[in-house]
Amino acid sequence: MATSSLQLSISVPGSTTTSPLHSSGGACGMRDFDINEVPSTMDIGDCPEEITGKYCEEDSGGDTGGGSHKKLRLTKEQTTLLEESFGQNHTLNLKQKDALASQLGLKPRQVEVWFQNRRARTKLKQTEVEYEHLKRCFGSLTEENKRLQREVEQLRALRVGPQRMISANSNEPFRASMLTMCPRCERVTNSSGTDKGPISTKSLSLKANPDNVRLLVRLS
DNA sequence: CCGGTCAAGCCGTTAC
DNA sequence: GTAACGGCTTGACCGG
Repeated sequence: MATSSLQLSISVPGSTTTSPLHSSGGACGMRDFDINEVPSTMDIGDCPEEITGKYCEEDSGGDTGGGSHKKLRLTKEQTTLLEESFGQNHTLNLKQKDALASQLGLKPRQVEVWFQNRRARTKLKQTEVEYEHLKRCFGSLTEENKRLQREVEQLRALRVGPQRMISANSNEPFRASMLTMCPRCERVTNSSGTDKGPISTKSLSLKANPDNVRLLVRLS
């Protein structure tokens, strides 16, 4: 990127390593030296732009059009204060906004924009978390669905082949333990009496030969 | 105010 | 070591 060299060509008077903002190993937590992090004492008053002066260094490149101003980077202190305020309340009324702006040496509009962005990005993160959660749920439900589909296929195969006793009520197979063979007619019946519906015609027509009964016991 | 977007700046990686 | 590059963060703006 052609702009990277510009970052290093700007010198900020007074921004030495003794800055309290850079107490953590020379870098302020997540970034190295930030050209915008000039001492806060010169933020207001010294800056012709009325704002903090985090980008009010002389534009060495000259003003080549309307949009050539340097991007503002809030100091760590400013961000901390904004975060604290955001933690207490995600929205600000006019009074709070003005108070916070003057406390930070920012325009109220900048505080407003910061809160808007903060809200939007908080929501975005929450949405991402929610999306990941739903994705995991979808995955496990898909697996469960596949498993159940396989089970259905197996059960269908068993019905087509050696026929099983199917409850007309629930369309579920009877447990073998609930089934007994009538010694007189040699038909399998539902012995529990809990199933209110009749055994389906297809099931009733099943001749209870010993092989079928053994199969039912194994399947249950 | 929100959602979308742009653009400056920062950071990690890679090729030389 | 460093330039180039891509990805990410974040301040700002615009339209609805």
